[in-house]
Amino acid sequence: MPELPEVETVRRQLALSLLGKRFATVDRVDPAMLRDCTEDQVRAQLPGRRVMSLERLGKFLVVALEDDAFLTLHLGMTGHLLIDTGDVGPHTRFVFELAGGDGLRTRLEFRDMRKFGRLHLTGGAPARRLQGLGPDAWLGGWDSAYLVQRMQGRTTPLKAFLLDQRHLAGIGNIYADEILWWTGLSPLRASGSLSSVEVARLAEEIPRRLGEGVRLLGCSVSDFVDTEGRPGGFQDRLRAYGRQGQLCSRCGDILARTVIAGRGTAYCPGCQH
DNA sequence: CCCAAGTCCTGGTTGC
DNA sequence: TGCAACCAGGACTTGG
Repeated sequence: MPELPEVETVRRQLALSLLGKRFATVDRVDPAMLRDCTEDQVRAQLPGRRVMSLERLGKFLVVALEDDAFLTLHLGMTGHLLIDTGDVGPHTRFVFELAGGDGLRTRLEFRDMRKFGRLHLTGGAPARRLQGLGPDAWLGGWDSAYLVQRMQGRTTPLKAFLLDQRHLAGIGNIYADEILWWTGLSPLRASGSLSSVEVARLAEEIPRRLGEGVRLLGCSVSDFVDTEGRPGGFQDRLRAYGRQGQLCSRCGDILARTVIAGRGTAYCPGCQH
């Protein structure tokens, strides 16, 4: 699943391939995945525009284009952004061609089996969808006191709090389970019940685990690949996610599975409290 | 049939 | 009583 580290991996690679190039042709568009625009607008307004910058907020990619236009992309659950891959498959939703100053063409393909991905084209500002997001969970700009304030009085389970993009942007199901395992906190704990010491532990562990994911070029436990189709390395470091029934590498207890916020959740009942 | 899961949406509950 | 905030759960999507 593309969460913050996977999207950051893709962002860095896209920046190398696309910065300064101009959109030339729009070869394929899936209208069902568009937001804030129509297929006609994509076909009419994208060609000719140069890529000025590529940024990320949480799991969203924001491509700033010439003349105040913005592409906002979300990879959903199974989205892939691929550079210069030859063939068009059954799950190819968008295909663009860009041209560099040297006239060489670069092909950008957006594949997405499950169609949870989104592409917004807007003028003046990135997609309004970004408005409600909390600060980026990895880049910082928030601290332990911020988490304390957001958790204050909440009965929602800790895991659900971490998944809520309005508090922090970028954490998904895999990294939520990993962060909680490393902090020794139970995903079932009421968010408002944490002591200040426990929140401080959480505030430290969030960027640490996400940073490890970025360093290892993402997690390919399901089907994530980078812009050249290569898997990441974080899946070999998993301590909790998907490991229900296996032994906890810290205390030797058997990892349990439950459902929180509609998501499968693996944790250790022996050492996560 | 159930499971995977990110985001959107709805409807019910809680508390001021 | 009114209203907003909060929270749980379903819809969407397709393949294993």
